[in-house]
Amino acid sequence: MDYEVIDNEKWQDEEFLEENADLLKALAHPSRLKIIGFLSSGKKCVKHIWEALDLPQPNVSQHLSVLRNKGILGYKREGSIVCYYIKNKKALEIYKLLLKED
Amino acid sequence: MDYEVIDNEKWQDEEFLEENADLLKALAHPSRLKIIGFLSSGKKCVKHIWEALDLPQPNVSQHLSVLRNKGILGYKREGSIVCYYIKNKKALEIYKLLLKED
DNA sequence: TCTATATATTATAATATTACAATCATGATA
DNA sequence: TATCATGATTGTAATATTATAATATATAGA
Repeated sequence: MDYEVIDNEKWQDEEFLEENADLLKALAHPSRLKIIGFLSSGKKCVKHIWEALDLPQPNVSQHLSVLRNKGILGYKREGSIVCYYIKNKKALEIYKLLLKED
Repeated sequence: MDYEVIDNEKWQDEEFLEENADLLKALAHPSRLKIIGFLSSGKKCVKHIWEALDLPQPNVSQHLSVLRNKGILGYKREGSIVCYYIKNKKALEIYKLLLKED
């Protein structure tokens, strides 16, 4: 039988706290959340991203680098274009949780 | 039949993005995540919190006020002591999600 | 009222984040 | 090679967050 038990020790683990606060911080920006939402339907190239999101290219590039550096996004160069996708499952789960009703 | 569909419109809703980035930002600090973890097992008074977390009282008070102002925590004054508890279900769900596998 | 305990607020200095402009690097193609 | 398109990086000024110290407020009990 499988019932949920909340781990009540983990909050004492500083590494757990640092890592996860870091993950949340990377997601905690409207434009970055927007990027995650847009990518939740699949891999997209950079130009497609900043055009769809209606944000300046350098700004999106900066946000992409934040998400990439935290391991939330992966990317693949295809000729002269670069495509990003959601690599971190936990990040996507958090986004999906945010979509649910309050 | 109930199967999960990812909403792929919501990322265009600026209010949704602002609100949820705000929620994540409030959680995105090691000490605040620690508070959430400690409170995940139930309501606790302030002194109990800062002693258990081994953090200075004014610092914890500041973090509590951030969480309270975002509606993540509720509190109840009981004589001279004040007890905090997790009020926002979504915040608790996010914390529980962080506890899971990587 | 005086004092002790519990909690909150304020001021401040250090640090981090952000948007934006300018520039750079790389690959494709003429 | 020259040029264009795509994307990344850097510099910078504005703003936000943080920890800490100092101070304030509120309640309870003597």
